[in-house]
Amino acid sequence: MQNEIKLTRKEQIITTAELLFKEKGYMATTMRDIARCEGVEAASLYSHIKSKDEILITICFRMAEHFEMAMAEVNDIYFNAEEKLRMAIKNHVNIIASDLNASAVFLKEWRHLPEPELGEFISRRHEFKIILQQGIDENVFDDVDKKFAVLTILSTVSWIVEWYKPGGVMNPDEISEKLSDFILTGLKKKILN
Amino acid sequence: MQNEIKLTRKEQIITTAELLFKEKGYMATTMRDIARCEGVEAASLYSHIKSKDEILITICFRMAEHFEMAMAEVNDIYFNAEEKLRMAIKNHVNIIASDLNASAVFLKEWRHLPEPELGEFISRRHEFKIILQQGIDENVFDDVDKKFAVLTILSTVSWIVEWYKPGGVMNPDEISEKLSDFILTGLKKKILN
DNA sequence: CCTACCGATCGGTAGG
DNA sequence: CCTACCGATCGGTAGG
Repeated sequence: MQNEIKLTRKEQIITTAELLFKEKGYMATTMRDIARCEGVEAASLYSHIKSKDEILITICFRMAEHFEMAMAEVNDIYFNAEEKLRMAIKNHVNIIASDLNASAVFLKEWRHLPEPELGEFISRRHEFKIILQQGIDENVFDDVDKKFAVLTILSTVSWIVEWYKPGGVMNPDEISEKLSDFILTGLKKKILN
Repeated sequence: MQNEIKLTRKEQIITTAELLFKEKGYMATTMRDIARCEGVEAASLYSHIKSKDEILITICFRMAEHFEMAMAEVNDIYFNAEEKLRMAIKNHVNIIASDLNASAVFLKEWRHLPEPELGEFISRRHEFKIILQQGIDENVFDDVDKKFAVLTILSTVSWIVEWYKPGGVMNPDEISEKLSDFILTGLKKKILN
């Protein structure tokens, strides 16, 4: 079995869709837009994919798995709350930075998933937040502070897709470090007082 | 001239559109959806508004003015960097908390503005970020830190529209205070080291 | 992968 | 504010 250098046609279509869904949004992107980028007629796409929905489902659930696996790793390996928090942030930032288009679609277009996938997506997302929150739970931080810290982390990390450019002023590690410092310094201050 | 208790029909339509645009997105909301909520036929909407575009333009530019006015106030009245930062955060949070639907549309649906309004919106948004950054500029904070702080503030404040519920665990003032503390403690730590 | 095409639905108009 | 309607475009299928 030889190494595939080129993506399959289906993967090419998905990659193109990731770019267009990010740029214009899912609803504003037509199958004809995708076809034009691929250099074929819209009807030809349907030999490789079942529907427009299917593309969105594939993108969103793939990314969900990446984030869930990273979270599982954090909870398996690292022990104290600070290390867990730092590692969770770092993993999140790295996933997003290494696949900006798919991440943007995952973060911003999931609500256009059809049922029953939408329901499944929302409940997995909820489960994920609970795991993240429990992950840093050692009765070390105040409850409300911790909740707020988690929300701040998720918001900042998600926002990265809006401004991060590879080769910019900050690389992913620097972003992770700065964010960790902000959050952890903020949390610790309360303890020391 | 008596006080208007009821909104004009046009304002009712815009208010309904804010809710639907937030809930489903601009592209996924049809004029027939809006009409159904208003209890009229789609065609009837056009006696009060010119087009679907016009509704989005109204929502986005109204909110832009609110944010710009709040920012102008901060730069006119408050003097040191810390006070400015705290006030900017507080004003942002208050504007969003007091008009969640319109804020969500402003933050997430602006890219569907038609030209030339889209171009104007983007350049005003850019100008706004520069003002915010210069507002807290006193050569007190490190440049990269400050830039990151501004991005973190904007991201957290914007994210509020995703989870804030009136009457929840945190009220707007508590949110502003916690966020200010996080950011300022993070910035100060660097200075003291 | 293409040509040809379809039913549904969109934003919007005419005319009252 | 309604009925009636339109041109455009959508996601998708048939058949090769």
